[in-house]
Amino acid sequence: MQPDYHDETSSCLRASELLGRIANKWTLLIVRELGTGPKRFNLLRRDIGDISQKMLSSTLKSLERDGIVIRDVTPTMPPQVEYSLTALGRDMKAPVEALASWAIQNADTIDAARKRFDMHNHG
Amino acid sequence: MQPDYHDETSSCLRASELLGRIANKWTLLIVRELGTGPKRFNLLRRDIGDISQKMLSSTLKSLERDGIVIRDVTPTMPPQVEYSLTALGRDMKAPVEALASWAIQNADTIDAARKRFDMHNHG
DNA sequence: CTGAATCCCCACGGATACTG
DNA sequence: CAGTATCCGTGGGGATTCAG
Repeated sequence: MQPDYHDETSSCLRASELLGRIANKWTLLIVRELGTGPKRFNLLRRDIGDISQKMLSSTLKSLERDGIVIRDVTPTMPPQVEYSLTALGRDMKAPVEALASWAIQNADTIDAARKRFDMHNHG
Repeated sequence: MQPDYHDETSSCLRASELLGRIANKWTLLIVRELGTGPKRFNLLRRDIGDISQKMLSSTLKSLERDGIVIRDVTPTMPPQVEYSLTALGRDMKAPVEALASWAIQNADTIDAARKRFDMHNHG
């Protein structure tokens, strides 16, 4: 049924396509937050920090579509919606965390490199 | 010397900021390509596949600024420019590869999840 | 509380053409 | 070969408002 994604050429193309959707700031931050357990919308929003509600809801919808996140609605008043990782999402957690912690650990180094580069180019 | 990025609050903010620059399609694909060894501009372009020369050169410049990539010019005619990873870049290779191979390995699963999701919503 | 809808701006990113 | 410059459209993403 599906086109065969398993020859090397098209798998590379698909890798590039998938990375386009997966490898973005909000996706990684959300997966990272949900990696510590289920969270509700506004808590997620607060914990991520500087994400707008639009981006949070649209990114969550994409992640739900991709089978990475589960949306669990408790129809109370007011309604409660809890987001959590699927098995696929939990599987994604490790690589995401690896990249995130690399970024954190090397923040200073990168910052210094930037300053050096800008000094050369500016001054 | 440097401001202390090590308290939790600001390290999270910096993580988000850095991920915004690092976690994008082109950065990951380039680091991945260069992970196999130095490459010249057009070879890099061909191997990545669908990247425009504008995006390739601008992303390479950002990576050079961040101290992740080194640009090595051999002033011949025609000129040869070789790009390679710095120590920092090589250090980044593992997490990048982890995320990329996760994406490739789960391409089919994600695709199936999408189709299911779209069927529910469409039909 | 959890969003969807709307408006709007601008940066990402493609196409093309031109330099050294 | 290895870019830079320019034009230009699309969509990312913020602010605000409305709904369930």
